[in-house]
Amino acid sequence: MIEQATKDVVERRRGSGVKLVYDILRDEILDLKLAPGSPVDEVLLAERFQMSRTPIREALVRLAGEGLIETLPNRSTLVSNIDLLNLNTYFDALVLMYRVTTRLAAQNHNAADLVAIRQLHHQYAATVEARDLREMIAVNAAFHTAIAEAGRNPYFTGLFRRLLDEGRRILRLYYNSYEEQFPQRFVDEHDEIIAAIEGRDLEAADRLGKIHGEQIVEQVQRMFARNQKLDIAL
Amino acid sequence: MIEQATKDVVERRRGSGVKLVYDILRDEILDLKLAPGSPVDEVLLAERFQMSRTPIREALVRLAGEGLIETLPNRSTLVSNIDLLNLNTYFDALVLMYRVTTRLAAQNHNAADLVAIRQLHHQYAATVEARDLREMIAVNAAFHTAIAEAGRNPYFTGLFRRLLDEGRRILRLYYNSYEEQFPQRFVDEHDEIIAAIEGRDLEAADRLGKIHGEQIVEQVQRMFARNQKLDIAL
DNA sequence: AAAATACTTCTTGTCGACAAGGAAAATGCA
DNA sequence: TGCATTTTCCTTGTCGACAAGAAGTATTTT
Repeated sequence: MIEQATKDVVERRRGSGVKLVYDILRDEILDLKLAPGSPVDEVLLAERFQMSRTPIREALVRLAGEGLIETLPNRSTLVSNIDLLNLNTYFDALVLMYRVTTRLAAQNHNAADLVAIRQLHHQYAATVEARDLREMIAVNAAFHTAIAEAGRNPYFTGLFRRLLDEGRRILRLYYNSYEEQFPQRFVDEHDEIIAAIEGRDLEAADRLGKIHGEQIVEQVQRMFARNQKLDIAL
Repeated sequence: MIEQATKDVVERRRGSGVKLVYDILRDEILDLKLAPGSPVDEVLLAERFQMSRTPIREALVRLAGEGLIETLPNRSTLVSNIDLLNLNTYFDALVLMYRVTTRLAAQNHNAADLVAIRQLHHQYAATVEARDLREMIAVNAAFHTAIAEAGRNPYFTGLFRRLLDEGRRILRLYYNSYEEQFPQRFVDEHDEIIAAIEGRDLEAADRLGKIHGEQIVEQVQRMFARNQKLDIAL
């Protein structure tokens, strides 16, 4: 059935619609399936998800609360643009949160946390092996989120999650066409980070988190510089 | 007219209702005019603000997104409780953000920022003088928010604002009946912080931010300890 | 033909009504 | 009386319809 591609679900439990729409749209935005700046039409979404505009709207309000979409009063709502001009403030926040969450994980994790972290680590290695870019980016974010959760500080976890979300969009933006040697190095660094956490070595965890974060920042900056050259060349 | 006390406004511009409700409810929650755990009834609010439940609901969704209210599916929505058991994670986040935002303000502020900061500083001193507790707490939060804004990192500013909001509730909780010598010391510390920012002394700003944060944490912990004794004594 | 004005269209914002889920109250049964 | 079951009630969740604001298009006026 081809219709299945555009319509989702038929019968739902009361109250589940908002979460469904929120989750799907969030993923589509973060995977750049919905391009930054593209319009988000409530009526279209209502048709697609087979529900009225009310729950759609509620999902959109939540997405707007996280800055993933922007609402122009009385006119339209758009997928938020990626702010490339202020990347440095993004990087500042990202690196600090890498440090803090990894350090706290070393301090506060329990056995179950380590199991979850390792599981995602293996999953990440597998996606690298398979060269599945979209999954790689998503699983990497999940891996670091799991570390943050193990740190047991919901304030940091919340900010970090938002930063990793934004990172998914930025990475996809640059990794759209070509590939890098990026992956394997990061698998190794993940290994070291896990070891530091398990050994409850706060300073090492902090240091490795910082290095890992800066590694990613450099990578993105390199890609950014090269892309700018390409733009000029055209 | 006595009715005016419970009803607000009569004519509004389309789209302004949500912001109105959001702002008012947010303030009422942060000032503990709405007690933690107390119910938030959509129908009552609709009557009070003279509008339908739809815009009320949207405001509530936004408040829920910031963790100020909690929604029990199909049942009721409540003002979020203050999590006193996990105060240490709150303090960790608060102190770090005091440091980071003050440091960044020293680095990135401009002349206009300093004017705004000084203005709030004077306002704070005035509320201390007047012993107006509610204003004191609110203006203090605004003062530090202004410093964070001068730091020009929206990620940190966003988290810090949420932490200061939560701080408003915690402070009000303890300062409900009796007073402290708390104020004057903080006015002086604010002075020092402003000087460090103006002098673009990053290390000093960082250090003073840390001290200031820890100062407040200590104060709250002292009050907390004493209150516990009181509870036991009763 | 250019500018101002009116009209159309498109999308969001708001409304009133109804349905569903859950909790408490009322009822039936042993 | 004690317990299970039904009923009522209260609040939220969803719907379809309509109104308002803004942008673009057509029309009039000079």
